[in-house]
Amino acid sequence: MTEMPPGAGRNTRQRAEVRALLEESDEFRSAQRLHADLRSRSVPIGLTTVYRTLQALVEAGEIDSMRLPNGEQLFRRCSRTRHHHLICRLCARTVEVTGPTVEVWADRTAARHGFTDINHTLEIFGICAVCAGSNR
Amino acid sequence: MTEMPPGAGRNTRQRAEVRALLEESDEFRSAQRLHADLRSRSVPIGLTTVYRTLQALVEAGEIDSMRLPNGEQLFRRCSRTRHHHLICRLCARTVEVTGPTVEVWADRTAARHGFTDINHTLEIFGICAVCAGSNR
DNA sequence: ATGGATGCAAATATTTTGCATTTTG
DNA sequence: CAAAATGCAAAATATTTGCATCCAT
Repeated sequence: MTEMPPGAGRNTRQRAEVRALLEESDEFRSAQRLHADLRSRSVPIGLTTVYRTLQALVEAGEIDSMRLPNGEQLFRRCSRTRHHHLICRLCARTVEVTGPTVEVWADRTAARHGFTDINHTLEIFGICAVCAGSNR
Repeated sequence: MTEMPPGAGRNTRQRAEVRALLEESDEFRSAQRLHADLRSRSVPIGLTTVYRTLQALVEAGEIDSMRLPNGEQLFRRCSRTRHHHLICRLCARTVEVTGPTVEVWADRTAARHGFTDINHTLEIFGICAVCAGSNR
């Protein structure tokens, strides 16, 4: 029998396609971008469904999400490698960097305050070399 | 002579009021919230101006900004005390916590990638005790 | 068959922009 | 006085929801 991944509803073509696309990379991508990519491959799917699917996947803990300074929400399959982000304040270019072990501290701190279902984010904002250059 | 804070344009009543309000607390607040607070004190200012002022202050490096998981953009005066946030995913309640020294690592990492004018944010998202309780 | 899933269009929510008017330096 | 700032209304973005139809189970 074929097992269905738990916590993300029924098995539909669209949902499978979104999952498959997310599996192809561990980069953060926006809903709009994912939708465009699917459509460009002739996968029939509406933007609404992409949003609803991503939301379901986030709630099911299958994927992570974060936001750029400009407000765009990004999604990626859960990555077990602990990397954080270096984000350019001006052009929003992001660089993934591996960081120190903040996790242990984060978990303890959260627990101490009665918080559960923890998930943390460490972002470093700055101005990238390109933007700094074109500015002077 | 009265010195004007640098990098944030001309000295207007509105800009001064926004700055003053930000100085009153180091909590993260939304543009809408700041606007409402100013209006409730009979400060004449439009929402547009609040947005434009906050944007200018962020660019001038006078204030920090971040986003909640729901997409709301929040602002606070730059705090030199290294505290981070524990934020409830459901009710958005935030608890300030003092953390480990991530700063050194953050600065080095950024520099290594050519990023300048660094500023970092460490947020822990989770579900607070209250929300966890009302959920069961 | 039947309840969840889909997708279009319309609704929200938030932030940005055009432009005439006011204010600062 | 000239340039910059303000604020209203309208525009632009991103995401969500109503609802009729479709499809997985």
